[in-house]
Amino acid sequence: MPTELRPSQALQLWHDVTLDLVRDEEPDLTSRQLSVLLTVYLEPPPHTVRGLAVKLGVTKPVITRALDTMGRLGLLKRRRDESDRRNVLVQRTLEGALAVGRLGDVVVARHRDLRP
Amino acid sequence: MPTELRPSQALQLWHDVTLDLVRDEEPDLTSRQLSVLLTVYLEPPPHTVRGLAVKLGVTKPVITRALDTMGRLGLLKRRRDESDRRNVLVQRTLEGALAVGRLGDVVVARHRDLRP
DNA sequence: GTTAAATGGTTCGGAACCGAAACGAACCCG
DNA sequence: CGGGTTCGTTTCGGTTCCGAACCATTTAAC
Repeated sequence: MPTELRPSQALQLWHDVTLDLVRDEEPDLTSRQLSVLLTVYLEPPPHTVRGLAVKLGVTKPVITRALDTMGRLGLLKRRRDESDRRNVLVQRTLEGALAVGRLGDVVVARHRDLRP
Repeated sequence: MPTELRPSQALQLWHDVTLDLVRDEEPDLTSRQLSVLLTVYLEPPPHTVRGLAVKLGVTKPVITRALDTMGRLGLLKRRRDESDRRNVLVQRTLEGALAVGRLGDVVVARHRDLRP
């Protein structure tokens, strides 16, 4: 486990990474979209629209639209649940995994470079 | 200096904190707005519109609008530079400092609770 | 078989945001 | 002075996002 992070270091980390995200401009996701993306890639499936909405504390259309947008970007995709055709299962994509991986690398790098 | 963070831990941290921000709903800032806020509070003054725009790699109106929005929220305020009245100096507020502090606390807490 | 519930999507008016361009105020310098 | 420059803001047309309400499909209950 990493050693304790001081508040000033935590803020510096958040600042540095956020700045990288703004500048690099992988097309820039809202915090809600990012939250959906990371939930889908870090938590075990299945992921449904309703489940994500409850988890994030937002309304369903927010999830639907986030899936539209990120689907268009190729970051994830929808699939009908054939065992209960009301459900939509959110699935990972290669491109999405790569994008999430790049985010992880940025956080690691900025964390490593924190002033002591 | 904190010990090395593994990519999976970095992503988990980003996920956890982002989720907290989405749920808690301090009125939810765009990544650009957050980047402005943290820059103003973490980097030494003075902060001008143009300087912030260059630093973030965005256009000036983006900064103007971010200052409008966050000014309305009381997170920071503008002051005319009396020595060169073309400049606007972005200043910190108590409320903004508290909000930034809370963000730091969230990051620290989520970092502390990372799975080893 | 019919009703009720659950799920995801869509529509609606309103709000926020975007970049490019135009604008006014303030400064600079000859 | 008077042109040119710098600065922040505003305007413009267009896009995206928002929550509330409503709709269509599918499943479950009885």
